Amino acid sequence: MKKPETLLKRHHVRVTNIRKEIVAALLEKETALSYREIRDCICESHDRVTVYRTLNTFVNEGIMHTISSADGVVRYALCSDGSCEPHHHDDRHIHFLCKKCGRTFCLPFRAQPDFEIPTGYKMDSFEISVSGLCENCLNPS
Amino acid sequence: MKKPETLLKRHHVRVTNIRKEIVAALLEKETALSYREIRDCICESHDRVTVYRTLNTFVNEGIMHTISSADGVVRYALCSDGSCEPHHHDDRHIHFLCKKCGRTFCLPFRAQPDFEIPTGYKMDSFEISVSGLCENCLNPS
DNA sequence: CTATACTTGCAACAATGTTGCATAAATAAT
DNA sequence: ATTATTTATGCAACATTGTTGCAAGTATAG
Repeated sequence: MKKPETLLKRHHVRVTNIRKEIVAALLEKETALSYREIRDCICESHDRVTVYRTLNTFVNEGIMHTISSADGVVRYALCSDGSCEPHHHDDRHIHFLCKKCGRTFCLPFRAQPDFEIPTGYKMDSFEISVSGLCENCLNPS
Repeated sequence: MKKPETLLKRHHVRVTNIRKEIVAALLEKETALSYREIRDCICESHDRVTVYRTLNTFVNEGIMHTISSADGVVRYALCSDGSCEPHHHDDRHIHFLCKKCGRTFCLPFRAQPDFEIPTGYKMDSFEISVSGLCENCLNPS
């Protein structure tokens, strides 16, 4: 398991408490988290504004990417190593929203962009969002 | 061109001014519209709350579906005839967000869901969102 | 250890979205 | 046509999300 500090340094951003806490939360949960969920994982004394600014910084530096799920909630997920250029999300994976537990996962499978867009349109990037039941909710052990 | 009133009656919802205006806006623009865009198309005197409630009704009755685009804005698009069961969006089309003009289109192409999800997950529905340049912005005539 | 560049917290603001309740309007029934 | 009933609307109030400017504090480079 990687340390938050290492990850921050690798991306050349300053190491602060809130940054370590947010990265730690993402590493621990192993799912994408909404602002609200992140808020509940970190020390309460941090200001709302700082949380938003930190998340924006992370997205801009390619540490995280955002996910717009079917439920309309924006979530944040760590980019896998080297998968995110600053400002450009790696789209070669599928986002999965579990309708039961509400958790969002980045599925490790690479999506084959095997769909056509009409002539005249130019595709830059795409996102595939799947809703359904996750492993845990489908087969509770 | 279909009349808003016809569409509303077919779905067995009451015909009111705001409902006709909202459907008319969607029919006229031929793109998906955000709350804000819808607001700008209809008579100002309608209350915000009524707009939201109307949109919810439309989604629940299968008249429209929502689109969560890469820019985080929720947009509303008319369902093509018979394509939406109440509460269940037909996912066999691609949503396209133009990065230049900001408009969102429902592309008529049926998506080939040619991607795999890991064993243990159960897929209910999916959404493919593409960003890029639309016809107009790519080849301004 | 100091200088400085970057972060943080606070106040204020704007937009989005929801709920309860009284009133008004659309449809169904007479 | 008129009334009864069901549904929709507008208003007030509230909660959440997200942004900006600025002063004070902190991490890092030198």
